[in-house]
Amino acid sequence: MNGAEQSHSSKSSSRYVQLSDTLKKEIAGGQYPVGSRLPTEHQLCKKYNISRHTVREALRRLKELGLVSRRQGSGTVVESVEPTATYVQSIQSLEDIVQHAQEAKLSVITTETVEADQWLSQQLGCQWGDRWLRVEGVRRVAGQQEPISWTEIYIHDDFSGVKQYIKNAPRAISALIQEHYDEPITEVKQKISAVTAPDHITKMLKVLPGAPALSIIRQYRNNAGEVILLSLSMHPGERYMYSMSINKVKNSFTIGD
Amino acid sequence: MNGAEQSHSSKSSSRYVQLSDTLKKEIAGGQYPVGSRLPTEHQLCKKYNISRHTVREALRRLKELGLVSRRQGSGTVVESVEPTATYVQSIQSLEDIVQHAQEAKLSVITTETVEADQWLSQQLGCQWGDRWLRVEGVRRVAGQQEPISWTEIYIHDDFSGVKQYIKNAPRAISALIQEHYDEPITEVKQKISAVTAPDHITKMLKVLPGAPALSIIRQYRNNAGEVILLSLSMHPGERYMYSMSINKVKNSFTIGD
DNA sequence: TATATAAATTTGTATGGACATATTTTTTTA
DNA sequence: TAAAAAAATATGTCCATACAAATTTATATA
Repeated sequence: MNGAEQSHSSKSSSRYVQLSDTLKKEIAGGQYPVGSRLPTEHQLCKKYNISRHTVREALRRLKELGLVSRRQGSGTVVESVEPTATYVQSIQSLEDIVQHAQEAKLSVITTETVEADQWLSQQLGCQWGDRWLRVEGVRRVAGQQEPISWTEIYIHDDFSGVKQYIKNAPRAISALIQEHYDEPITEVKQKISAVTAPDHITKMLKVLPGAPALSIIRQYRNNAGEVILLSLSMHPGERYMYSMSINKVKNSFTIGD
Repeated sequence: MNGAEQSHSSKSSSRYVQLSDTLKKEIAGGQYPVGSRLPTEHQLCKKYNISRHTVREALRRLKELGLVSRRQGSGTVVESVEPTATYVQSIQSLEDIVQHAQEAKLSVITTETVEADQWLSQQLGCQWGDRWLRVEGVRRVAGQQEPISWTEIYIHDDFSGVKQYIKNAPRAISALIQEHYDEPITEVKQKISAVTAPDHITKMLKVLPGAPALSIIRQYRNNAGEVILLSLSMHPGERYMYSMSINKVKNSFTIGD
């Protein structure tokens, strides 16, 4: 890390980059296993004969990469062996996942309370017989006759109070829950597949029997990982397209040498 | 920002947090429009009578929030009025987008150079008649007869050298390009829809005519936003499901007051 | 042996100064 | 006038120091 050591490196970067690279390699090499403590700032200062500011800058980089966590008074703990995600799909709000929800109004067909059967309890990750509010309807964009989706929504009993707000709300129901209850949704799992539109739906979607449909199943989970909302949508193939953009994170750091 | 001003705030936080909050509000309020320059570090030091270190800490926060960018010698430019994404889909590598690519080998059927016609030039965002390498094939997972997709790939002429590596490579072609050329892919756009499998594909996918298929069109773009790779896939409905997970970002910063 | 108290440790915040490096602006030169 | 050189400006890196706040460890007390 001093002048002599620095010389054997073709392009010498700043000291804090050198130190963070060194530590990164040592973490990757197993010298500091996940869960263990990194040397203290003071120790690193002494070992490499650099100022505390420089050490802190290096540790900050590791923290931003998600490799370590730091706590005042406690120390620096290794959290991960390799840097976190390189690509991300950025979403401002859940409305962006349910793309059309902003303009598309839900026309409710039925609202009822059901008990989870085998299939449903598996989808919801709940017990047999648990009670859920089931809402069925179709979504239409303003000024258009044909619906863009047939939708089936299962809402956890704790949040069934949103029932009154659902009808014709030009919103995603997940947004309603977050608004009326203090239950942040932290994860959404999505499964997309192509199916033949089931018979009982073809009429509602105004498509011919045998027409292809896009099936989207979404699980909305809270912090504890519990499913609080499940939505099943069928979109007519010719009237709907799901698009998204995924971006590489501008990583100012060199990942792996 | 000094003692007197600080007193009317119920909970006084650190100075750099106060400054970054102040600047955040000023940016949101239009005082510094997107594209304009923030005051220099020196000016902020004088204005609020704080040290440069503290100012830099505040500006670093704004940078991490994506509100500003900073360039040595130039200054601090406002990039955005509000903080960036709240939800993200994290992806370790592009292989995760093309989920199956790791296990699924591509059996190449044809390889040829084509000139972009109207439809293709629109998809690729290029000129009529531009030359692209077209690769057609099916993907199969090891130890399974039926293919999981029919795939059509258009590769920019500049990278047609990957041709030799494509055959039976158990890799995503986008990974090949990044490996053999120094062209980082920074954005992927994906369009997903349900269609009826075209006749000429049903045989290759070994599905019946009229069967539903999942159509996935992916544009791989470089830093300049140019399409360097386009892939069109058809997945048999009953044999393929696209799933993903989107997570809320644990934002360590207070957004908006 | 628990429990409260004090001390030591460790990271967080903040100041002041110095020089490096990239960029922009001004001045000089051809 | 246009290009090159110099000066001024702005952010980046680095040092030394001080005190604050949270946590852990050691000590004293019931």
